Amino acid sequence: MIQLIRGFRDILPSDVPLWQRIEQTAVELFEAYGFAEIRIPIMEKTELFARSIGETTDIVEKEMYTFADRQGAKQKADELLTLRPEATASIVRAYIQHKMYAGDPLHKFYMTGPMFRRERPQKGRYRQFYQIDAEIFGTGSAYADVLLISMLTELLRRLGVDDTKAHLNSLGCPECRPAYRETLTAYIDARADRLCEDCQRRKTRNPLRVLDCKVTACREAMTQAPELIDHLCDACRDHFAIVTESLADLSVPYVLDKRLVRGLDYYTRTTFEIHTEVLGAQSAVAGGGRYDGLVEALGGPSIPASGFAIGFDRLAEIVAQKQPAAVPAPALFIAPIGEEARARAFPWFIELGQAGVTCDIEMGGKSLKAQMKRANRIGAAHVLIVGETELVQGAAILRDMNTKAQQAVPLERLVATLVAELG
RNA sequence: GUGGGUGUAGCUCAGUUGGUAGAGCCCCUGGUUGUGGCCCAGGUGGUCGUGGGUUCAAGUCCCAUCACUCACCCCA
Repeated sequence: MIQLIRGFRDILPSDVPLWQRIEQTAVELFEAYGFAEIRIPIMEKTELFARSIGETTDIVEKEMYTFADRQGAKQKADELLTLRPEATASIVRAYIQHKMYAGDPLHKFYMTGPMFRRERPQKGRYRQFYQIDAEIFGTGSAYADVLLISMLTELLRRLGVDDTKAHLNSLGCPECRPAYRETLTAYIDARADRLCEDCQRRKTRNPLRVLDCKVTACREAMTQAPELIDHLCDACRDHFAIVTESLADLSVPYVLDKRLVRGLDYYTRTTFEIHTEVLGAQSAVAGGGRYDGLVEALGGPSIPASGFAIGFDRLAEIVAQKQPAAVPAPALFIAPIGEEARARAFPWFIELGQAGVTCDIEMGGKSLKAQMKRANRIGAAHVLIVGETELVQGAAILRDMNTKAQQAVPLERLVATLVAELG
């Protein structure tokens, strides 16, 4: 028996109503704020991800599904393709490629779909996982960041999730980060011998990540480390102040998390993650931030942008714990008895469906008792019983499964009657 | 990539010192010559993850492998 790929999964019909509800809730909310859906390809040239996410990040170094477009042929760099590990790079690429910055550069996008990262599977972590993404291009305003965080909070609230926490930090900008980086590197070098193996590597390539290390020895060594947030330039400090003040005005709960450093290199200034208790180690249900340099870095004009990604799988798990999704039940089950009745009833079933009545019918030749059992099991509100007697008398029996009340429905205009009654 | 735990019926799980498989739920049939949920009776369903090994005999012991799972790591 062929099994599905490790870290991949089927989302079965019993889970789909939940996924649909989450997606509909998100779409409704995002569109209210002027976000428009964009659909991007599932693969891009590897170079796009390498350049945007960062050559030295874990995602690019060891987690991407990359392959040669043509086997055996002489390989050029641009023939290496990668299954998208995140959405932002593609959206930026599309924004630049279609010159969407011309005219009004302000655009708000959202998208949803699968992403691929080859990590060891775990609770809330899959190799094919789904994200809901939102991005704002064309404004450097701190209020754009606030809008994103507020949307996330509201989305969670609408889905009945209220015990999450927004973690907030600022990563500075090209004006202030280099100086801080030097300060930090000096601090780290002074106690490098106490750091773990990974941090030994990180300290030169990406020293900010040392702050984020979970190893106890590293945490202890870094307790007195200089904080980026204390070394911001004036512009970054003002930006961050507006973010925090505005969130407070809106009563959006947040905590400052000075150690919040994200794993993608393109972030600047505001970064945030939404955390939850119920997912074990994979506590981040959403994350994002500002990436003012990315559009330009990928060959576009200098245009600021900000965005977030929600872990759909994780969100679905949280929401499912709060309120299990209701299984949709049909309004009507048609129970014909005998060949002739079935032949007569089948067109009713087709027409009722066309008229929008959710219904089902027994297509085999089961006993009425078996049919009633099935109607009950699938939660049908009504059952239409039709056998020889009913055909002779010219009226079928409509049974209300809750009250057990039965009424005769004349075969003439039967479909119209049922549509009026149940539709 | 590293470590721990777990793999027996569709699902949740028993299986005692090795003696060639069981329960509950689900499903099907009947108890009601054409009426569901409760109850009663009967029934379908498993090469015990896979491959080797030890043994007269392996679900049970040994090795390997795969999968799931949790954690590290990373992130959504």
